[in-house]
Amino acid sequence: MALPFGAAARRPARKRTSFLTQDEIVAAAALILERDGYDAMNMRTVAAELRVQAAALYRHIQNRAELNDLLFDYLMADCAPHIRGIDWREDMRLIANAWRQRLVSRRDATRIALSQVSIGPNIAPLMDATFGALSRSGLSENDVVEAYHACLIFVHGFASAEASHRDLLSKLQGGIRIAPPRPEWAEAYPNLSRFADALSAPLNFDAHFAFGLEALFAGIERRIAASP
Amino acid sequence: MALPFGAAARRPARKRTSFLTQDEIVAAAALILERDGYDAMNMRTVAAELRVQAAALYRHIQNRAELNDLLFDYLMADCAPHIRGIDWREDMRLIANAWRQRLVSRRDATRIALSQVSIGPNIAPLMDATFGALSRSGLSENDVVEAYHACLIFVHGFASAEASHRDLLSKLQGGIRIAPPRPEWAEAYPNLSRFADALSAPLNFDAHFAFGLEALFAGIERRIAASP
DNA sequence: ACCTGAACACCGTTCAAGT
DNA sequence: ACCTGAACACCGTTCAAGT
Repeated sequence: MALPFGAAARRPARKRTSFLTQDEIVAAAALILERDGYDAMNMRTVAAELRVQAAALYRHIQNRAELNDLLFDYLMADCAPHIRGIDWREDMRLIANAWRQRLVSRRDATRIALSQVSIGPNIAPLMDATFGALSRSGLSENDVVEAYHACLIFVHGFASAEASHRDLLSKLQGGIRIAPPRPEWAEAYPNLSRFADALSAPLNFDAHFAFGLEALFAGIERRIAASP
Repeated sequence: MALPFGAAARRPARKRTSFLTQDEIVAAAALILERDGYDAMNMRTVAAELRVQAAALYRHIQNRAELNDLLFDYLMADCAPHIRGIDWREDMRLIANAWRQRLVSRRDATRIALSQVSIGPNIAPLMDATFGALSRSGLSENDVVEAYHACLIFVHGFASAEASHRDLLSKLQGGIRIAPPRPEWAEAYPNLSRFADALSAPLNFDAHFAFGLEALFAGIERRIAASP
């Protein structure tokens, strides 16, 4: 008689007493994401966490894509910061930093955030705060939407780049060598060569983020000044 | 005796006379990506395109990740535009637009571009041109790297958002309804509600891209003005 | 109605065996 | 050295059958 091993040993197969719920599934997925990473999260591991067969999940969610959708919204819960509503730049900084902070701090969150379009109950307050701040800037209605997209792309794009860069750093101990040593490129690509060291140097994410964000503000202010 | 069907019918199993090469594999992968999309591209379909077994590919590439790497560089071939080297803004506009245009025009290119860090022979000239333009702007060496990252994130992030939005548009005929009709949100999230229509309206990608890019320029100029 | 058990149609990857 | 054939350890998803 073989001893139980692996997940089975840690999770004795006590029969569930209650029915499964969608919230429970999403919470289990979030737990696995945080504990074991995105690659370890799938229908079978989520189901096992709930002491249930994978097929049982399909009673409560449509498919894997919907689970990702619900999970992403779950990860952004209570992310919207308290904003004063006086200076729109101050508000935008708070929102953008909270957003980025959350995306980076929840393991592999950026790998789910990619093609997300649905607006869940936890994303809504964040969007609302952002639109509020931007519409207080003096931008026209049309420009508010453009600025929103530019900010959203920047925050998500930056967080994605930051997360994958941090991931790489943790795997490749001893620093990243972005530019591979191709000596024949030295004269063909002088500009690239000149900045090769700076590219593989450790990044100051806070400073980079602030640079991009303040740049967006500058663009917004210029647009305001240019319109009647 | 069953008739051949599907791919087998279009690609009679004539024996290959020559050996496989890495370039050939990457070209086949690019062909499948363009013809059938990213979800249809895998080791087996790439191998079948070359009238070979999937296992044979591993003599010439390490794994799927390396194929993606090589493929992405392949897709960016000859993307670097001719730049005059006089006005850095003009150059950056040319580079950024060519970059975005290429990312969007090659089917599913943005799905591969995500966690790309390796610099292939086709990416190098693009990077070189970008660093050249930015260092002519008057930015300090340190700021050039920050500006480069901000631009890269913006271009890739924008192209990703544009591609997935276009993809959604082609699937959901009749326009996108970003904000689901949740009447109870109307008073809780007034700012979100006010812009809900604008969010689901068709997007002018060129205008949005120009907005973000010019905003980055404004930020760069402000940074230049602030430094000695 | 909800879940199980078993299956299906996939994936990436490995490896002994052929040529 | 290069490729085949077959297998392994996975995936998401479906469906009849149990309760």
